[in-house]
Amino acid sequence: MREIVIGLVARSLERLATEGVLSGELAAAFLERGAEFKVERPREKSHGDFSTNAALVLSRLAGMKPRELAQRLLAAMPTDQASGVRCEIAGPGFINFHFSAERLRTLIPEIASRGRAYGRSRSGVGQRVLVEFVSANPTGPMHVGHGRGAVTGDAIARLLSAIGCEVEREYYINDAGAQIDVLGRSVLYRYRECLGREVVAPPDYYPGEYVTEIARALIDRDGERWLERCDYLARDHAEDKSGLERPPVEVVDFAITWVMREIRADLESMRIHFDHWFSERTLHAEGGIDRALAHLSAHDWIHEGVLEPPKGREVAASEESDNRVQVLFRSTRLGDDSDRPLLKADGTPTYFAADIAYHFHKAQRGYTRLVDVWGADHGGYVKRVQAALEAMTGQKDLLDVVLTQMVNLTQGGKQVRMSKRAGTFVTLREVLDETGSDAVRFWFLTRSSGAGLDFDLDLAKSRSNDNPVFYVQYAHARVYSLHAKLKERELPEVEGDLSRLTADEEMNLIRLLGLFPETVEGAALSREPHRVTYYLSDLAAAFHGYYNNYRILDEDPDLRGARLALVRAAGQVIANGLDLLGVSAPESM
RNA sequence: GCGCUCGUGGCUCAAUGGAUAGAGCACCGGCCUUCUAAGCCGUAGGUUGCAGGUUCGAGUCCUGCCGGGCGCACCA
Repeated sequence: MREIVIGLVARSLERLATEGVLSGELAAAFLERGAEFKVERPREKSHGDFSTNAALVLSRLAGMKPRELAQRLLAAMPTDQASGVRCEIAGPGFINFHFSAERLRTLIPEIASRGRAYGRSRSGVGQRVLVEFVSANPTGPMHVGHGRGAVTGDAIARLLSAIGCEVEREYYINDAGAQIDVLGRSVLYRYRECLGREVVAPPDYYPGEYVTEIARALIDRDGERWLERCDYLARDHAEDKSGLERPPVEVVDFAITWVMREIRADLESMRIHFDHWFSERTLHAEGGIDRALAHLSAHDWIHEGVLEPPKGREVAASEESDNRVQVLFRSTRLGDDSDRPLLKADGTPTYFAADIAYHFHKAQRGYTRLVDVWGADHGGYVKRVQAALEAMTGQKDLLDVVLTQMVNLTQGGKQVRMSKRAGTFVTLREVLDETGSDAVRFWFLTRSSGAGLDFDLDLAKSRSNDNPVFYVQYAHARVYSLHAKLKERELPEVEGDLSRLTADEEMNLIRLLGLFPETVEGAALSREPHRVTYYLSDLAAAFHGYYNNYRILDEDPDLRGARLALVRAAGQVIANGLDLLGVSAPESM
C-alpha cells in the first residue's frame, strides 16, 4: 500500500518538474531532492492512511510556501475515483491520503493470493548478508543469554531473507586459546577423580556437572589411557602454575566435540540451523591471522608502542607489568580511544587479532554486509572491530553489531538466580524443556535487544491471554476453529460479498493487515525483530476484539463469506509473522 | 577516569525527525452465561531524568549534567 502512495507522489513531482512549473535546473534538483520526502503513517487517524511531507521539505527549493506547493502537487496527483485514493492538504502543508473502503477491501484477495509470500518484498535483492550469532564458547552448555542471542540472530536472518537478501548464518567456534586448555584440564581433573586417583583442583577449571559427564564418556572410550598424561593434577598448582601441562589434543577435541554436540542439540530444538560452522583453529592453521596482520602492516596500521593503563581503575598488583612495548593496531585513527594490542609478549596473537582476522576473512568472502549479534558484555569491542574492518577493506559500515542485553529469569514473581558459582546456573536446555521453543523464541523477541528482559517462566507456559505467545497463537488457531465449525454445521463455502464489510473494526483490521509489509521491511532494515512481535500482538488484539464482538459465522451467507475471508487473511498474516520469528502457528490449541 | 547502552503513566515496555506520545498489566466503572476456554467493553492516568542547542517541527539529532546496567591491560 505504501508503494502506491510513494508512486503517486513521485509521479506528481515528475509532472510538476516536466510541466515547467519550475525551471529546468530547479526541476532536476527538485527531482533529486524529491528522494528526501517521506511517506508515513500518521499517528492521528483523521489524517488518513498515509501522509507525506513532500511540500514541506521541498517548499524552499520551489520558492513557494508549503501549502502553495502542496496545492500544485495535489493538482498534479494522478488520482481519480477509480484509484480509490483521496488526498487533501492539511496543517502546514502535509498531504494526506485516504484509502476508500473499497480500495482497502482489495487487500483481502491480495493476501489470499499471495499467501505465504504476503509481507515479503524485494528491497534487499542483490545484498549478500552474513549473520554471525551465538558463537558461544565450546566450553560449556548454552545459557539463557546465549539463547536470546540465538533467537535474535535467527530472526534477523529470517527478516533479511524476507526482504530479498541472500542470507547465510554462521557460528564462530572459539576452539583455540587458553579457555580450551582450561576445558581439557577440567575434564582430566574429573577423569582422574572418576578413576579414583589422587587429585587437586587446578587453579582454573570449569565446575559444571557436564565436565564430569565428559570425563566419564572419555573413560568409556579410552579407559585409563590418559592417566599418565595428567600426573601433574595430583599436585597443587595454586602457587606455581608452571607445572600445568597442556592437555593432549585428543582429550581437548573429545571435550569440544561433546560440548558442541550439546549446543547443536539446543539450537536444533529451537529450529535454528547454521550454514557455516567456522573454526578459529582453521583460521590459525591456514595463516589467516598472519595474512590479516600483514595486510594491516602494509597499510601502516601497525606500530609498536606502550599503552597507558586505564585510569581510575584498580590495577591488581600481580598484573602490573606496564611500560611494555607491544605491537598495536592504530585504532585511534578511526575514533577508538586507544590503540589495541595485536600480539602478546610471547609473540602469539591476542584474541583481538584473531577476531579481526576472522572478520577480514568474512569480508573477503564477498558479502555486501556483515551482521554480528553479540552479548552486551562485548559492547566495548564494537568500535575496534569496525575500525579494523575499515582499515583492512576501506569500507565503512560493512559491519553492523546488534547487542543483546541480559535475560532475568523469574518464576512466581521471584527472580531465579543464575550463578555459576552457586551451581544454580540455569541452562537454556532447562528453560526449553520447561516452556518449549515457541515460548522462548517469542518471549525473547518481545523487547528491543538493547533492553534488559524479564522472562517469566510461569507466565510463558500459561494458557492465558496474559501470555503474549498464547494470545497470538490462539488468534491463529481460532481462524481454523471457525473452519471446523463451518464444516460441523455443514454450511456451504461461499465467496461472500466483501462490500458487506463496513464496520470500524473490520476496516481497522484490514488496515492493520496492510501495515504488515512495512513492518517487516522496517524490522529487517533496523535489525529489530521485536517490531514484528509488537505488530503481531496488536494484530491479535484487533482480531480477538473483532471475534468477540461480531459473529463471524453469520446466518447471511454473503456476510459470513466476507467475514471468513477477512478472518482468513488475518490468520495468514499471523502465520507469516510468526514464521519470521521462527514460532509455530498451530491450527488448534 | 573512559567507552557503550538505557532513562517514557504506579509496573513492564512501544513509538523510520512529524500533527493530540501509544500498548499490556494493575486500578476504577460497566456488561456478560452466545463460533473454544472468566471473558468482553470503557474511564482515568504524562512537562518523555534535568538544562541548553539545531530544525518549520525533537521522546527521537547535538552539547553538558544526573541516575541505572555492561565493559575497560599481552582473558577469551
